[in-house]
Amino acid sequence: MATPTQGCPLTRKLGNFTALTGSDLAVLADLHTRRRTYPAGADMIFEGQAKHPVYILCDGWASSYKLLPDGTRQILDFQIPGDFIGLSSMLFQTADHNIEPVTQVEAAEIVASDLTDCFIRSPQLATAVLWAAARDQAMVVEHLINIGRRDALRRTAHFLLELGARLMLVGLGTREGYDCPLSQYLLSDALGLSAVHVNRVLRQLREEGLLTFRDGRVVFDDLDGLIELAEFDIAYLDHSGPRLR
Amino acid sequence: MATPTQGCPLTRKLGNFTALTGSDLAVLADLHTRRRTYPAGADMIFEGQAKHPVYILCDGWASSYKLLPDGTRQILDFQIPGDFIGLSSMLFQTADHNIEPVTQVEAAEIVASDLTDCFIRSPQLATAVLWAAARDQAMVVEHLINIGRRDALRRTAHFLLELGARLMLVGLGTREGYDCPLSQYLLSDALGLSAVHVNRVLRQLREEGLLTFRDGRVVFDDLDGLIELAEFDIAYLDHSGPRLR
DNA sequence: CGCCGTGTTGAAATACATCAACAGGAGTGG
DNA sequence: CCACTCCTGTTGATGTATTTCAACACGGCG
Repeated sequence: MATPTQGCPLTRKLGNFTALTGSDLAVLADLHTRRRTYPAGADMIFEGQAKHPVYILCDGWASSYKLLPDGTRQILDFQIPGDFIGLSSMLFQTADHNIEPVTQVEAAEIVASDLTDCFIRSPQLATAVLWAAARDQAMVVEHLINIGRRDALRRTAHFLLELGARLMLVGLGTREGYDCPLSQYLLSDALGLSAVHVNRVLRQLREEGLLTFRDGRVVFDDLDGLIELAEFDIAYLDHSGPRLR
Repeated sequence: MATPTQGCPLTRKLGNFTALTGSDLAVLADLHTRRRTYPAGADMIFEGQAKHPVYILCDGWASSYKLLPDGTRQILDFQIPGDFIGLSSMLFQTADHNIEPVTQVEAAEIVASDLTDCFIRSPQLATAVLWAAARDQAMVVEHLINIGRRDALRRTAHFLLELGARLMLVGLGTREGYDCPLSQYLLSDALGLSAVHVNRVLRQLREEGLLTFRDGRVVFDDLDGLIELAEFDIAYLDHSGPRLR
């Protein structure tokens, strides 16, 4: 049997946690049929939108964010290949935040009936989807802690470490570093800082020999030192994965 | 048919959004059989705990929080009567945060089999439970935005308004105010501020004639002014409730 | 009575934001 | 090809929000 999604980031991610059967792979492949490309900057889902689809992000980065009346925004999280998009707002009638591609994005659109189908064909994959939703929530919680209780230096280090850990799971990062298409402005909106201060913090991290973020690439100059500084604990990302069977 | 949970806050909360049938009420009543009392200060659920139960909070307040290695803590949210406790960590094998009663608490313990039972007997209530979980998540998101993008004054006002809106749904608050057992220390851990600064902010809110928090009671001196200051929008709390049928 | 938790206030220190200016590259239109 | 703008990154100077340290008041409770 062909395994056309073998190279797909979602398959790869789930493969880290569990052995996927041929049947699971087939269902996953079916979820990837409606593939489309979305340009950077144009919202894929916007706050208040009713009955939006769910996407599996295959290539590129996206951001989920909310706008405040005064024009500032808070980025809740970035989505990387292998992540679901719009999953958390499935239970509401309407989306409660916006999704905007950071780069050009390739994503598989999943309509509600596909998902129902998937759940019937493979309850194990249904569990995996719920696990992904729970993991997303755990990340939002960690961002809350990050912003609420860590200073700018630790906060930035923690965030970039988290992204690294997530990217490693889909083969897009190593202990050395990863390609990162985020501008300092995007980073500042995610970290609750000003862009200017993010710049200074990145300089400090660089000058202390911990991390270099330059020309679209994050390099871990001293991964252990960074982990210690940020008090980074991957437990909230891990949770030993979904119990598929 | 007797409706023994008529006075129960959860029933009251759901009743705001939908008409509950006698059968729904019976299932809800069954969920409330294993009632217990928990003292303030002793964790009901702790981070890393496996297979913990889910509770329905009937009386008193609780807090969900995470501790950082340096001893500081971030409170994610407070639970008030009618809220579920430990629902979000159901999908993980282990809890990803702690739950500690703020006051003495009366709660109904729900073991996994009860919940399965409930879902089978009333898929509508299952939907309501999932809706409650989604609503919890929306509140965490709002707290993230609150901490990330609002200054201390707006942040505090927003948080106290949110609590008021939630308490009104279960009959524990009015447009005038509500009883609030939180100390300024607890508030500071939820808002990501120092306790001293919370004290100053509360004074400022009082001196500007907006809100008075004193002797365990929050009084809205100028509700409209407060809502305007905090840019408070109850949409994320509302979402027109679970679509039960 | 002494102790502890909570609230309150002042003064000093610090982290971060804001304002302002400039540099470089990428696109765009002449 | 150049001039131009826009976006991003960078740095300095200054302002402000918030923290920290310290002290004291008050009530409950041993």
